[in-house]
Amino acid sequence: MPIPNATPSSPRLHLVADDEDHSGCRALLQVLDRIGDKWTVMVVGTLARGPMRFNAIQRAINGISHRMLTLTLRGLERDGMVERRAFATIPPKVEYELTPLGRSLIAPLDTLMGWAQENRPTIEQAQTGYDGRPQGD
Amino acid sequence: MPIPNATPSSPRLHLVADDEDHSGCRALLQVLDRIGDKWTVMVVGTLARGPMRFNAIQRAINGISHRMLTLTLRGLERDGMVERRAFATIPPKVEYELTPLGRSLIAPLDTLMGWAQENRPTIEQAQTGYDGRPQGD
DNA sequence: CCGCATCCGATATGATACTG
DNA sequence: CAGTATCATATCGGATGCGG
Repeated sequence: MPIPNATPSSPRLHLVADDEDHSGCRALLQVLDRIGDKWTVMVVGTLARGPMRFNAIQRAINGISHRMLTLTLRGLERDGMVERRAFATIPPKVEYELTPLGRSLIAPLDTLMGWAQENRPTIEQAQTGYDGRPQGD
Repeated sequence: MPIPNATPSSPRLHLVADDEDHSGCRALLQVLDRIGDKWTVMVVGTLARGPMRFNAIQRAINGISHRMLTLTLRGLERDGMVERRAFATIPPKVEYELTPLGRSLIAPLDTLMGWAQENRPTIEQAQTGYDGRPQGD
């Protein structure tokens, strides 16, 4: 076991380490399966400001359908990232809120977003070069 | 300012910050569109060990089809994350290697993987609880 | 207001075979 | 060995309508 201290924030490169099987990679894929869809990140980002009602979330995201918001929230709720509180009033009122687990996801997501913002120009430049490149080159 | 905790290692929580439009969120979604598919992360993780030939990658990943590996590598190449070097020998030999841009993605990906590994038990526990919960509870 | 079911098109993935 | 094309299928996401 070549890992002396199990500090959570230790900067080991799990993705590259070959001391273990691809268990870390599989864990990453599990998470990407969750947040890699079209709306989950947007919903998490919206709920990061605080509890919000269903229609408020839908208005905030603008483009998400009624159905997909329901499904996305269900998935997040199932994973323990979002808590749902329904009030049996007329009309009904349902509030959604990020759990501590859900909030803890924001930091790593933000790290990825920092990378995305920094490298977007480079990526788009590479894409343009690739698309404009003739076959024989 | 309803945001209590700002992680020391990240100057700003872009995902939550409301001073700008959702431009950061969009950048994040762009990246997730790329790496959020079924194989990209696995390919990046495999190439992280060094340059590798097409069939070597396919054998390393085990489960990926010929076609999907081709498409995944094409996408990564287009984004400037992978460089492709073809040798016109018989039989042909093609090597793929992570570019500096591709390697720079490993760190944020690793951050996310750390989160995934730490919280996988919590998530699975939440899923079990959710699935076993009767409607009336 | 919120949730669910149904239908339907778009897209992602996989199997297979052919080419250089 | 590496790449491409074609076909089949599964899943995703959107529109819509009904129910509580």
